[in-house]
Amino acid sequence: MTQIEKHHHQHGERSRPEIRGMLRQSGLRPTRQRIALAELLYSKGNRHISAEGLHEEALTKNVPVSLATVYNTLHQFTESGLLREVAVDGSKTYFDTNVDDHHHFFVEDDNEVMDIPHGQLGVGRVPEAPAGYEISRVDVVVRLRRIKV
Amino acid sequence: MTQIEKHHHQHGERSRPEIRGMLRQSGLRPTRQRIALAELLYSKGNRHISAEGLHEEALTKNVPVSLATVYNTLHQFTESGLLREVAVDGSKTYFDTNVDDHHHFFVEDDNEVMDIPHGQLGVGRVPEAPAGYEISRVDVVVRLRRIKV
DNA sequence: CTGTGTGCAAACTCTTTGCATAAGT
DNA sequence: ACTTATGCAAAGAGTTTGCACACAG
Repeated sequence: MTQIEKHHHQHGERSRPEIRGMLRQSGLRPTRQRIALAELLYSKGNRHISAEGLHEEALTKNVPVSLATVYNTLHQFTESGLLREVAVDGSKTYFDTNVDDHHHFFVEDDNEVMDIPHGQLGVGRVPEAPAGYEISRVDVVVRLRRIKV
Repeated sequence: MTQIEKHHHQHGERSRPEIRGMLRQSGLRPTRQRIALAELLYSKGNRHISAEGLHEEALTKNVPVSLATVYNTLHQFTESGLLREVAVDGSKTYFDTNVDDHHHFFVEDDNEVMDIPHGQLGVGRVPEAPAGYEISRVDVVVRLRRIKV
């Protein structure tokens, strides 16, 4: 059994063996493609990326994966809690490498997602869920517009 | 004057002449289709509807409009401030007949959008916009899950 | 009449799927 | 070997576009 360096700083660089362990712990076979994609995802701090974006990036860096595999992988990672899906505007789905409780800025002009620094936003009072429902999550999106000069 | 009156008995809050005026004020020619769609939209209190939903509803009520026209109309209404686009999850776009400041519940199980009763939610502290940006809107989505029995 | 709106079908974008092949353990 | 993952291309959902015809002013 590989001993996993239990020292992952929340974000930032993760070594290849760390990634293999992360995948194993999530019940995902550490295949070439998954490892490569995980490296792209987790080697740059927090990222908010779409499937197409990640696919392009992979091809650019000579990691030949198919778009279908990118989609599969992103969804598997999401199910395993390694990623979180971010619902902002636009038709694209974004995946966030930061799975902690936090909220987002969304730049309307160029469909970009950014984290809101922790502590800068307080969701005041959360309403009661209607009967028969429970709250699964509260998402806040602060939409931004570029100031025209 | 056109005389193609279908049977419409909407228990509406806005009468047909009101709707015509509303469209005119927004710079939209009150055509048959726009009037009919506006009647569907505004005669039942607040609604959260997708283009496909509205199209189906129109056909059901013998208002023959094409899907393309429904999309055009929804977007024109949105630009004119008559509707508001709601960004929740899912791939569909929802349009909200309530353009006041308010937030939403989103039922994950069946992709349904509901208003959060006014006053039940307080957005605590809103973060500062990053330099060069201004806040255009803050959207809060409280995601709900049906409680399994 | 003049210009805008509409309908239709085809195009487009993003995402999912089916199935044969490749790779992990 | 046995099983799961991948790649490809095709299909699917939602949305948009281009152009001829219809309608409002």
